[in-house]
Amino acid sequence: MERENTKPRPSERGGRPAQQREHLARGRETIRKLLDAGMEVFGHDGYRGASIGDIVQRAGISRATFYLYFSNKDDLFRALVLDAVEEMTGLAESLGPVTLTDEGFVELRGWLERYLDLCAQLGPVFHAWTEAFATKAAFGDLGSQTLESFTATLERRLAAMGTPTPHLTAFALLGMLDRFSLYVRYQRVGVGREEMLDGLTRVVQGMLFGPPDGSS
Amino acid sequence: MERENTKPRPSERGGRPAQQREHLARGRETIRKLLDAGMEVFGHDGYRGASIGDIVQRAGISRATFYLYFSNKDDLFRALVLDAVEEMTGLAESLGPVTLTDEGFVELRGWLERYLDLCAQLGPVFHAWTEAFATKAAFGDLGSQTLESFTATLERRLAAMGTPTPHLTAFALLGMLDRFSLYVRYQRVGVGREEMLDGLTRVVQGMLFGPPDGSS
Amino acid sequence: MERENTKPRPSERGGRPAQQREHLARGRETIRKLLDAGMEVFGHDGYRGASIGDIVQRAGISRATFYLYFSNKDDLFRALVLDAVEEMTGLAESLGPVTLTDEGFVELRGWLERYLDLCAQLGPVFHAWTEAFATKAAFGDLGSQTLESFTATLERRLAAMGTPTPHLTAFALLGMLDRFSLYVRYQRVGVGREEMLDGLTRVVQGMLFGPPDGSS
Amino acid sequence: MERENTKPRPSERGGRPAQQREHLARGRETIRKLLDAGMEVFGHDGYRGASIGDIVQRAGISRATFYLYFSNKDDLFRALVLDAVEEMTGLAESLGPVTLTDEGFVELRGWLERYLDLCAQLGPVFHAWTEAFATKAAFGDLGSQTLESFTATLERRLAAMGTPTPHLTAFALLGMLDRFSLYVRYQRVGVGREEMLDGLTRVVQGMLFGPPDGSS
DNA sequence: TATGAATGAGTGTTCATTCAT
DNA sequence: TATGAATGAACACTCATTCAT
Repeated sequence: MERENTKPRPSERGGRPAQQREHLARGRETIRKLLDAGMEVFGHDGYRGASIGDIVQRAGISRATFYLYFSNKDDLFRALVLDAVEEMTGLAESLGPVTLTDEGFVELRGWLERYLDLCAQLGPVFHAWTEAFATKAAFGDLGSQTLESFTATLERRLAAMGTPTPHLTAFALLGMLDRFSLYVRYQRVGVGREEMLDGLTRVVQGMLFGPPDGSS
Repeated sequence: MERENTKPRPSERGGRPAQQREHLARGRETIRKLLDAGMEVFGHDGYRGASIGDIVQRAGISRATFYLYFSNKDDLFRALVLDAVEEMTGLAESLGPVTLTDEGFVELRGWLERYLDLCAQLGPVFHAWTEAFATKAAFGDLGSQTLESFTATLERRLAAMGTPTPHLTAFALLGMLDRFSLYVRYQRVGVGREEMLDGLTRVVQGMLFGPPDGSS
Repeated sequence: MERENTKPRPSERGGRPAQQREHLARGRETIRKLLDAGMEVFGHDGYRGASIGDIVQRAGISRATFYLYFSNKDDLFRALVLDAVEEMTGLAESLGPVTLTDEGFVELRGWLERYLDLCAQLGPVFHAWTEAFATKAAFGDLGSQTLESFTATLERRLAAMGTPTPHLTAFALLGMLDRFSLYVRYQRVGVGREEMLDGLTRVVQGMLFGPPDGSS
Repeated sequence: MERENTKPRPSERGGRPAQQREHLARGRETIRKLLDAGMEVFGHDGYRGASIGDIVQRAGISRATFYLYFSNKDDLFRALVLDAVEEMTGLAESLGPVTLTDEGFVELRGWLERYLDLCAQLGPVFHAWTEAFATKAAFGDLGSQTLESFTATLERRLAAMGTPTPHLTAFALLGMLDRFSLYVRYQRVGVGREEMLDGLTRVVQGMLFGPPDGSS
């Protein structure tokens, strides 16, 4: 977990939150409460649907206190997304060499499981992020960076294992998993976990290695 | 005594107010303007971000006129989504038998092209729909139905062509394409159209037919 | 999964938002201003005619501040009515034993004077209350309770002094005074105050003790 | 009943409705529908609560047609009130000489019964009228006239039968009955009809003839 | 460090009224 | 005579943000 945001993150607007300053223990505790509450509320209500009122209520602090640590809604959101991105990128890097052997299957299956688990955990933010991504120009950068950093990592891994169009496949894989985790989250798939993971692994193998040779 | 004061405020009546009635040419034209404007604005600003003010301004009509034809934002949104769903389902049904022959490749490639084109056209609504789906309980039904009807159709097609786990694969395919079209829309993929389609077709073939035998 | 999207919009929560909480001096002062302004505006424009805009303008505060202390127009109105009802009920209880002696006349006259004075003061609310009573089902309860509690008190007093049909008489008396105070308020009676009180007292005595024996 | 408004009734505002003109059978029918619908809707929702939309919907005609016959809501309302006032004044005149004999009791009781019945029928308008009376200056005149014409008639009758303060008593009686009819309408009195009329007659006798002589 | 109080700008919605047909 | 269509002005209510304490 380790979500202690002490890195300075300048706010783009006039209002400069106190977040740049060093915080005492009490302040750090408040920041943590806000990040946690933000996670829940953004996940539940989406980016635009989330209101600062809900966030501070869930965090159990006052409205005004929010502005001591974040300059506005965006600022809090960015903090959450950046944390999430970091974890996701780390996961992308952890994808070992996948082969068509049994070991490769197990390796890929394990990675997918970790991926979906992480999505289940960070999913809310990503979901809200998709919304913000398309809506606010300001988040375009954030979105691009995320996407690029993640797909670049994935692409390198895929290229290393001989996937024919690693760039494209990375996008397809990322997109598929991203959306799939959503369906899982809303329990739309209707298949048991183990069965789902087995099937999904096979599907992804197909994506990575292409179909068996046709009669052509 | 019929003295129960329950005169429902129109907004609580839920249904669309006049759209059911017969409309004359002028009225139908206004509805069309509203649907078009709604498409654009929902696509640009998302579900919550879209304001009726923006919609009517883009449609070039007055705020009040909006409520002559739709009972509220939801109502317009539903109309758009239902239209889009219909087209998408039709497309799902148009997926012919895919084989690993050259003809199969061409068939699948053509279908993917039509799919992405339709997404590019309807995409805005779907995008907003994802947001609404997760946010408003009222749209949960709409979302489920859409998803189910679409994946069911796709699943049948896949089963017919021997895909091992058609249910799961339908979800994975739908999710992948859904998200992928988004990347295309925001021009994040960075690959030429033809090249992209070729690669994507191969990836999807892999999803459908599984990887080559792992004896290598 | 706690994923039911039922976040109630504040206006559906019904209750008064903050009025229950402890308020500091400044907040209490604002509430008082709102109650005063509400009294005036409801009295002047009736229940439906009163707009929150008018109320906050007269109170000299901003629109949004209103919602810090009352959840909507109803909420403020209820608060005013409940206060008024309390005072009226207290007055009903203060009606001492009325007899046909001079002391009884004086006692009753004094009570009627206090009653009309209180009506003149609280009248605006009652007037608006009559309107709301007939219009909104939600106020039906409030109306019934008020009426019942008030007439019950009055009925007990009347029964104690030997009035033949105390229940009916209580209603008649209450209705008469209620309406009469309205005429007084709009200066329709056209008789001096003392003269009016003398005459009214005699009329009420007639209501309480019935007409003289009809042997004449 | 006889509610055929063919008397010209000039509208005070700029918009001159066609009501002045002679109407053909079809037009008179439409006017009747509007008056009936107005009666119901004003009675149900009060003056401000009544919307033209509701009225024309209940009348089964179009919004625009309304303005062919009435220049606005007030205009329709006035028409209804004037009709009602006429009937009420007629009733006031029908109050024969009341004495303390049995015949007098029966006479008064019959009159009260007719009064309450008429109130039950016209009551909705009166109720709405009270609201409008206090709210709009424009109705002040209408209110005064009504009140004066009615109380003047009543006062003459009371004076004729020896009531000591006929002016004041007329007001008190009118007010009492007005309000009482409201309680009856909302079934708040909780006493059987015959019993109620007996008691009410006695109470009114008391109002008219004053209390029995005290020991003073 | 924390917060109660206050607000301007906005959003969805309604309604009386007008006009072209 | 009748009406479908359109609208300006108003209203209730919300929310991100600021400030004095």
